[in-house]
Amino acid sequence: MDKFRSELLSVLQERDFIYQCTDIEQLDNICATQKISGYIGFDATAKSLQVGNLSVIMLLRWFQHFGHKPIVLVGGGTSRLGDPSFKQTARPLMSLERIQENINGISKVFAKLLKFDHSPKGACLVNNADWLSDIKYLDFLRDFGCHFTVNKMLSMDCVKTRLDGGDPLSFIEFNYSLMQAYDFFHLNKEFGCVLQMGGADQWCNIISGVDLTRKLSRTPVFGLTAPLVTNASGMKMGKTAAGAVWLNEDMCLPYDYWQFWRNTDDRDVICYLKKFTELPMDEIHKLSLLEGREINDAKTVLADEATALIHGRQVLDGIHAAAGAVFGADGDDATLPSFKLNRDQLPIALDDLFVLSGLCASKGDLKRLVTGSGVSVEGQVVTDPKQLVTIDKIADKGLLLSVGKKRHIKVVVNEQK
RNA sequence: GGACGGGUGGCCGAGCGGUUAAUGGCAGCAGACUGUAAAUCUGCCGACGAGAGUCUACGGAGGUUCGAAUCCUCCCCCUUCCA
Repeated sequence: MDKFRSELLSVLQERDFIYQCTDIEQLDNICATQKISGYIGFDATAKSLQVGNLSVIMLLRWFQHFGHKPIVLVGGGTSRLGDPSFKQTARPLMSLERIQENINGISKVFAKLLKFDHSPKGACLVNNADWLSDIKYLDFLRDFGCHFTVNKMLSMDCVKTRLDGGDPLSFIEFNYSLMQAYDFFHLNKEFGCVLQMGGADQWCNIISGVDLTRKLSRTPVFGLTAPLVTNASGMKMGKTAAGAVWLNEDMCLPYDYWQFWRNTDDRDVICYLKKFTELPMDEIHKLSLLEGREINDAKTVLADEATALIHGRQVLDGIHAAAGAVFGADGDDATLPSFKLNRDQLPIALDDLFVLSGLCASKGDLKRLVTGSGVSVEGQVVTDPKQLVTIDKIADKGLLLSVGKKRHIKVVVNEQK
């Protein structure tokens, strides 16, 4: 399918958001002629979503942009089942409070990226705990269980890989797709939702939902998946040394968030510009012509746009200044992540300071880094980790601690103690 | 319920009584080179400690032994096969 009638699918195709669809032609026709409502489900397993979730969030954003109604489903119900994959110790199931806390954290990101209101295209956020919690097992089996055959479930890719040689598959996991299928049916009934979107890994769950809803509601409904975004080295994107790159500000500072995008592999820049920014395609095309070190300009654009989307454009000046101070010749490093030290903690040995600030895990860690010339203070390579830092060194300008070329923290003295 | 094979550091995976904090590989971190890129090369890579060193660790609990990831007993979990 190369030409779409609907603006939505045209844009999605242009930006490589389309991986699989249950019936792309009919979906295209419907999107071209009417406004529909569609949803994506998210787990409530952490207090924030991460960069890995961002591409499907952008999908919802485009969906709303073209006048359709996005529904965000958080899996408050399905998360209650916990992570069923068998680790050494069975992980305790998450408490209801914890899940609610996670949902609150997650909603903050959506509030920035989607418009929530009561207009026809206003987004809404639903929690599947609201309808899954009260399900009676017997009723569920009788009303819905008959629509699933084990034969079919066993033949699904995601199940099959687990059965032959992979990790064991618990009955809980095996039931996830039933729960998700029921979600779709429920949203179709309550909100007239006709489309479920998601990452490519959700395909089998999505088609279960499409099947079930078609059977029971006798209305055409669709499933659409976006390719999983990997980086050029084939890894899942969004993982760094520190773990996942979070979208919530309190879990990942805007400066670090910007740096994450700025450090994108050359080969991924254009792909990311398409997926994680809303820059017009002709501008992206211009950027794609850059070569050699000029690609860095494209990375800056990517970092700016991606950061502006969730942290606001006003943070960019400070970030640019800080990046200039650290990587370039000039700039003001006031926006760098900082660490406050009480006046009575001074003087302090460098190793203690690095550990306190969180740049190093331990003094041993710092010592090893120093041996490899990986530590510097105000740009000077450190050779003696026991050196004392006195108040006049920090003074009013602070002290810049660095590990490697990219991790920096500004130490300042906390005046009111 | 029975039989067989398994459970080793973030992951994969060797080791099968002492030189084992445990070979390799991946991932990660730092250095060199660069463009805050990739590739490549070098170093680091359980925790704590300035250091000598101390502690913790090969599914769990006991035991044998001067000494156990390695042998024995019981328990838990997983794969495959049989019921």
